[in-house]
Parts: sequence; structure tokens; C-alpha cells
Amino acid sequence: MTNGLALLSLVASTARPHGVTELARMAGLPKSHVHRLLQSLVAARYLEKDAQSRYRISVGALRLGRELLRSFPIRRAALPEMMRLIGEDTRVSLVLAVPFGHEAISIAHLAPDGNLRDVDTLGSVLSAHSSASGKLFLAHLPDTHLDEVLPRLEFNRQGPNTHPDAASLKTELPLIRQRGYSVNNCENGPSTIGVAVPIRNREGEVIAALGASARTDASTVEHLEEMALVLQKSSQGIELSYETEDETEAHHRDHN
Amino acid sequence: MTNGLALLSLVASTARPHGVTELARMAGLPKSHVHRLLQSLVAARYLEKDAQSRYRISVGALRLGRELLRSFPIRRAALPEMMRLIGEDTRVSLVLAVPFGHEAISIAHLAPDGNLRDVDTLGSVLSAHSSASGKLFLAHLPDTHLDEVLPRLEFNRQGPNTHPDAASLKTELPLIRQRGYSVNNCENGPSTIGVAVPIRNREGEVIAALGASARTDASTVEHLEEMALVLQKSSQGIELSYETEDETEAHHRDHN
DNA sequence: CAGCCCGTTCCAGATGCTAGAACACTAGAG
DNA sequence: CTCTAGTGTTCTAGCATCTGGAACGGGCTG
Repeated sequence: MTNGLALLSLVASTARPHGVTELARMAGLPKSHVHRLLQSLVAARYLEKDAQSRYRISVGALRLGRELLRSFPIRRAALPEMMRLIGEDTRVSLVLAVPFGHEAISIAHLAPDGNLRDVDTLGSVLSAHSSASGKLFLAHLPDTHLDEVLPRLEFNRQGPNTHPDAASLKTELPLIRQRGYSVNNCENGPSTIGVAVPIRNREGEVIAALGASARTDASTVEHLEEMALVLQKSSQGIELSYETEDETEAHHRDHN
Repeated sequence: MTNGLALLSLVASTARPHGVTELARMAGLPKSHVHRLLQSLVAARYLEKDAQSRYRISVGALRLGRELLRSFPIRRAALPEMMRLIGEDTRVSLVLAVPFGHEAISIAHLAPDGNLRDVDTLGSVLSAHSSASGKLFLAHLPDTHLDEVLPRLEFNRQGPNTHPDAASLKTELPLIRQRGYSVNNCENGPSTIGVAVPIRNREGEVIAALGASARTDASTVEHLEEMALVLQKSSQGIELSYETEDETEAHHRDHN
């Protein structure tokens, strides 16, 4: 089972279809074994096998992502406000992200023109050490958990200002909590900047991040920091509509 | 493994998180077994377990759908032309679908306003017997395969004109092949109509369907049939750009 | 306190995964 | 044509792991 799931992830992570031998080499498993696993995955319709016996992920897997987004009430709660925001400032992109392990994953992305970005950017992983959303989630981790996570991060140098190590990153976290927003100043790419503010549930836990980003030739860090104050107001509105939506769902559930 | 994958599908198909006992009942398996399977699925990061031991699909599953769409060159090839089309006729929605088993699944959806529809409609299953795309794929199945599939369809009455049985549906298929497009006239919903034309690869196999749809209060079947002729031209353009893209990819692969 | 439902753990038993080896087939080289 | 090296597939034996019944602990509610 574990091997089968790892194999599924492996096939999913490679854009091109692969044959049994190739997959066996990548997975480090005997190919007869891989062959059997692939048969099960095909039978369950997670993978498809073409005429040349090459395997690719099945279209049916789209269903997973679809149901997933439906199961995020925070997304429904946030989208209208994000739409309104994007109309007010056409220089930035907006992103809604949720924690995934110690990193963050984007679950909605609005381009400056107001269009929902294509699915290519949905499900993007935002790294913990170099993105505004990632650092925001780190800053609100319980201390004990943080000390567990920090040593396991890889400090890939994504941009000129990427934090070089855990110590450097750690000094920024109290500041993020104090100001109520995090800033990425050319840390995640040579010329991309961004800010992110927390969205909390009733218990005060940070369940999502609302972020704005831009390229340095379209905006400045100063402008994004002003933007962060606007995002904070939006976040409060989203929290409200999230909680009421939660209640109506609970109410609805009671009557089922 | 098989049970584990079925369980993953089960969790994915329910919007709300569920507990072990509930899932065990739904899956028809002993709950100790389900518990163990869930642990594996959580370890592989396909599921998430919250504080109340309820299980939901993990955000990471978004990755599957994302890589999937990337692996569809036909989508990249078709989107620009679809964008152009939607600008010319603002009364219809456009859909790009690919076969999935004996049904069809949408992999791109353009609303009349030109926006890419939200992911909610991505990965939607278009039924074989009552949607224009579904019938189009049926019409181009090899005869031997068709006789296998037809008896297994469920002829749910989705709209006033839904085909009542296999015999009725089968008489329409030659017409679809002859005209080069399929029509759905209030078969898939009380007031939705649509047409679909095939997109073929170099070998002449139907690999995707390009469809237009509308509500009866916004358009008419006659108008959509005119639209079908336009779609056929678009389809040819898409086939061309798909094949050249295929070649450049092959070329690129050779040099890796 | 007793009863109920939940998630979790334990353990014996057998299913089915595991992996090495052998088979069939194709493509290319000599 | 033959030989080789590559592919996908099948076979088999052995044992890890799935399987599922039963029992445990812990919140509830009456």
C-alpha cells in the first residue's frame, strides 16, 4: 500500500508518461513489483495505460482536486472579497494559501486582470523559508513545533535576499507576529515581492494566508506594505463570513 | 492496496470530513482495517486527520490535478483558439473534454464572459448517454467496443429528451459520425442544449471533444448547430497546433 | 453509575504483496 | 540472418502485511 501510493505520487509528479522499467528504476523497486502495483492503480482508475504500455495519471484524478476545493469553506468565504480587492489595485496578484505540512499551498490565485488564474498555479507549493505565506505560517507555529520544523527546512537560495539559514529566518518571526503581516522582499525570486496576512478561525488559529504579490517593476515593497493593511481589513471580513458560513453548515448538518 | 485506493476515493468524494466508524460503514469494511488504511493514507499525505480524528482529503492532492492538466498537450493547444472563439459569440460556454472510461471529463471550461471557469467545473463527468461530448465519444468507438459499453450504461433521465435506452441511443450514433458533430437537445438537463465536435490526432483517433453549450433561454439548437460548423474549423486548427507541439516535444525529448 | 458510541490497539490467520528469475517480443547492430 | 540489449509480462515461492474479530480506554448522555 505504501509503495503503491508512493508510485502514484511518482507517476503524478512526472509530466510525461513512463514505462515499467523506467518507473521501477525511479522508485527503486523490482520491475515485476512495479508492474503489479501499476495494474492495481489502473484498475482503480488512478492511472491510465496507453497502447505502448506507458503509464500516466488518469483524468479521473481531477476529481480529487475538485472535491478538495469544495471542501474548503474558507475558499468560498474569501473569493468574493478577493474579487473586490483586485478591482481596487490592478498592480498586484492575490493569493489564498493554506498550510500543508510545514509549507503552504495556494488554493486560489487572482491575476491583476481579475481572472482566476489557470489551474497551473493552483496547488503550487509556497516554500516555508522564502515566501510571504510560508513565513507567515511559520511565525504562528507553536514554539515546540517550530524547533522541530526549522532544522528540516532546506534554505534554497531563491532570490538575492533569501534567508541563508534557520537562525536568520527565526529572528524575523517575532516581527511578523508583531506587525501582523509578513513580507517577502526578493527572497522567493530575483524580482518578486509579496506580503501576507493571517486568516484565523474562531479559536484564533491561523488557518489560511491572504497574500498580495507583484514584480519589482510593477510595484514596490512600500506599496505592498500599505496593501497589507488593506488585506488585514479584508481578512477580518473573510473571518466573519467564514464563521457564519460554518454555522449555517453546522445548522444544515443538524437537519440531515 | 485495492481497498486503500477505494477508501481514498470514498473520502475524496465526500465533501465533509468523516470519522473511522462512518467510513467503515460506507466502505463495508471492519473499522480496525479502515483505521489502518487511513493511517497509511495520512502517512503518504493523501489524507489529513484533524484534531477530532476526522479524515479529509489533503491539500497535497491538488498536485495530482495540477500535473495532470500539464500533461495534456491538447489543452495547451486548444485554449488559445477557445479564447478567440468565446470572444466572437457571447451566448455560449465552451468546454474541452477527453474520454474517461466510457464517459467524458471536462478539462477546460470557458464561461460566456471569457473567464476560465472555476475548478468546480473542472473534472466534471459528462455522461455518455446524455451529453453532446459523451455521445460524440460513443459514436467514434470501435463497434466491438461499443457493444460492450452500451449495455452497461445507465439511462438516467436527465432532461425531457434523454434517450430512454441503448437502442434509441444507438440509432443516433451513425448520424453523429456522418454530420461530424453531436447535438444535445435538452437531454442532459431540462433547459440546457449543446453541440460537440471531435478533435483527432494524426492517426485519426478522436482524442478530445470541443463543445459549446447554452441554456435554452440564451440560445437555440439551430444557433448551436451553426456554431458546430465554426467549431469544426477551430478543431482543425487545434489539431494542427497539437501535432506541431507534439513534434517539438518529441524533438526536445530526443535532445535530452 | 451504567450504557453507548467513538477511536484505538492487539493478535492470530491467510491473503496478496514482494522480488528474483525466466519468458516473449521488438529494435538495432554487426 | 543472428546476436544483443532493451522492453513489458508472467511465474513461483516465501513471508510481510493486510485482514477483521474482539477487547480496551475515554468521552459523552441519561
